[in-house]
Amino acid sequence: MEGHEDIEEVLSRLKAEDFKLTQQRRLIVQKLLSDEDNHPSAEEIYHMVRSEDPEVGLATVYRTLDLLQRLDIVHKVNFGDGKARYEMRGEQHQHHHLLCTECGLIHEVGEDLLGEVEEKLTARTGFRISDHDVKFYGLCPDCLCSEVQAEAQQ
Amino acid sequence: MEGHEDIEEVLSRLKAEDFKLTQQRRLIVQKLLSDEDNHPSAEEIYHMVRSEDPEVGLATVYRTLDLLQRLDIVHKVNFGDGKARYEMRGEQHQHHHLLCTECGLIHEVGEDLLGEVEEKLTARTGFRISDHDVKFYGLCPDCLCSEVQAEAQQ
DNA sequence: ATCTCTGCAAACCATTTGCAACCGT
DNA sequence: ACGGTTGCAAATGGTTTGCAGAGAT
Repeated sequence: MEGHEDIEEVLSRLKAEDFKLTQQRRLIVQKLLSDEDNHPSAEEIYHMVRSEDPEVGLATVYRTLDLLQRLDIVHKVNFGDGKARYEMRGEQHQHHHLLCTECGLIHEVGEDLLGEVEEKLTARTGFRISDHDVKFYGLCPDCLCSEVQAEAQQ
Repeated sequence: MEGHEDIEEVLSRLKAEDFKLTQQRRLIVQKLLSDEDNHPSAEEIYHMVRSEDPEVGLATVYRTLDLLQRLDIVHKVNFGDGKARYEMRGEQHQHHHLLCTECGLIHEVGEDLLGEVEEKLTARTGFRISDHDVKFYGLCPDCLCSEVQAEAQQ
């Protein structure tokens, strides 16, 4: 979707913080980077990794994701379907998610449009806002189109 | 925090949809209304209800919350602490939550400030947006103050 | 009297944890 | 060789479900 850091950069960050560069961690980062637009869950990452090394355990995937998250390399998102999903943090720190309630499509909006809103909130509440978590729900263009057609047929 | 519908109004909505008005449902709605500012979890509602009728089961609380949610009477929110929380849907349909990352305070902002952002997103993506889920994270005024004092002491 | 609703306990499912073996440094 | 890291299996914790009995209409 946009230019990402490559594997080596991520791995060198791990090394810099004195974490070991295991094959498992390498694989997990690699799969995470290659499947970035899909917002994979831990289980899905586990399967992707397993297709290359069937010895890797699910617990390791969870532990690695947790580590990457603490290092701000990975972002954990919750779309309300009962499992967490993970995405690399790109250079753009914030982006928004649009979820289609019909087909489940997840559309990303690269820009952060909430700066103004946060300023208003700071002025109004005295909070020092440092982060936000935003999801928009609605119909994607395709499903919207199908709905209009269905209405016309009645 | 703001004028809510009273119990009778909610219960008559249930009756209108042909659901039975049981003592358990009465109690759950009542506790939900009386504890509106606290964003109780299912377990917390369960305890509140149990203080009045120790026979009520946790499953009933979950089933009732699910029902109320389907009828748009209750809104389920996820603050990322592993359990869902519930609040009555007031007349104002949307509001935002500000979460203090230090003390856990949850501050509500009654107004919906996202209309403009949604318009931009619609224009940009073609989605027909119908709802959103927004949380802001930061320091509440009190914790911000404590932090400033701590810095001064160094 | 009917049929929904309830309580209980067991099932579920994502995630976490204890522990002995393993492997990157 | 040391100590972080792993795989396994068991534990956890919130939520759901099957079922027989209870209660609202």
